[in-house]
Amino acid sequence: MNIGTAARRSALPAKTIRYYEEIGLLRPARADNGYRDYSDADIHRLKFLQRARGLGFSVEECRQLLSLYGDSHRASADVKALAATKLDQIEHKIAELQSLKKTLTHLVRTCHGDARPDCPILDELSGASA
Amino acid sequence: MNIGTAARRSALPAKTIRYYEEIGLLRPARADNGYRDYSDADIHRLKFLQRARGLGFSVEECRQLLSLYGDSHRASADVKALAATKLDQIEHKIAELQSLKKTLTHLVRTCHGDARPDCPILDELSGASA
DNA sequence: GCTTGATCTTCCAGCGACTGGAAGGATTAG
DNA sequence: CTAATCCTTCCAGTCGCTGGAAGATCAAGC
Repeated sequence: MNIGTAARRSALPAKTIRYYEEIGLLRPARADNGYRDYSDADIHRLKFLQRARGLGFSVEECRQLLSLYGDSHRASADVKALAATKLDQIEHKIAELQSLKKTLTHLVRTCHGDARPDCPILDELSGASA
Repeated sequence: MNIGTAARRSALPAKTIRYYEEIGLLRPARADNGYRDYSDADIHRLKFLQRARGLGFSVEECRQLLSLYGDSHRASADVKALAATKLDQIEHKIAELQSLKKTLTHLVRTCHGDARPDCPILDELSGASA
């Protein structure tokens, strides 16, 4: 199967698929004409990557997950640990963004937002309150 | 004032300050020895940048904010619009992360996490449920 | 005056995860 | 046979820094 079809089936851009190959995440066969030739197993792997990336795992973490996935003797604890770490990171990021949101919401609310030049947002950024 | 002092006062790494200069966010004077020489106004500008970046504004948005800051005829509505857009983006990002969190939490909870190889997380990623 | 160490300069390279585009070969439809 | 589409490789750019090398300058101590 050519890369265009693989792209459609995995919901990944062809460029990204080539990139994943370049960094060693998969090794598709080659047809006689030099075109990449994807098997169903390759598509499975690409979909796996697509889902894992969508869940916020980095490419390196995806590599680990794929390695665990391919290891029939893996312990589920290893996978759980990876996912739990990622969950932690996501929670931290959420907390950080919520703090930003709070500050920005306050600023937006106190700015009258008309044609006049005085602006509490710029005041805050310029350190007027500090 | 040398860059080291400017770095301490603005809470930005010296490398970052040089980078900001390179992309045209400020133009410090130069002393006879070739060292950058920061004025109090420069420090003010750097602190402004430090705060705005900390609030999640991109460097290009910071450039706009600085331009609005320096324009005494600006309308506060312009600044408010920038901030409101940023707020929207932050809210979207939070929603996205919360959705990720939900999925990952579920996966982590259903994975027994012991030495056995069966793992609902990998099952999900491999598309067992799809 | 000399040495040492901190600080400054420029320049180049790399991070992560792609994405865009150019130049050219292969395939397919009509 | 032609035109359109798809494939190939390679190089460059994105964003916002960050690290390091090589060399100049400065400040402090002896």
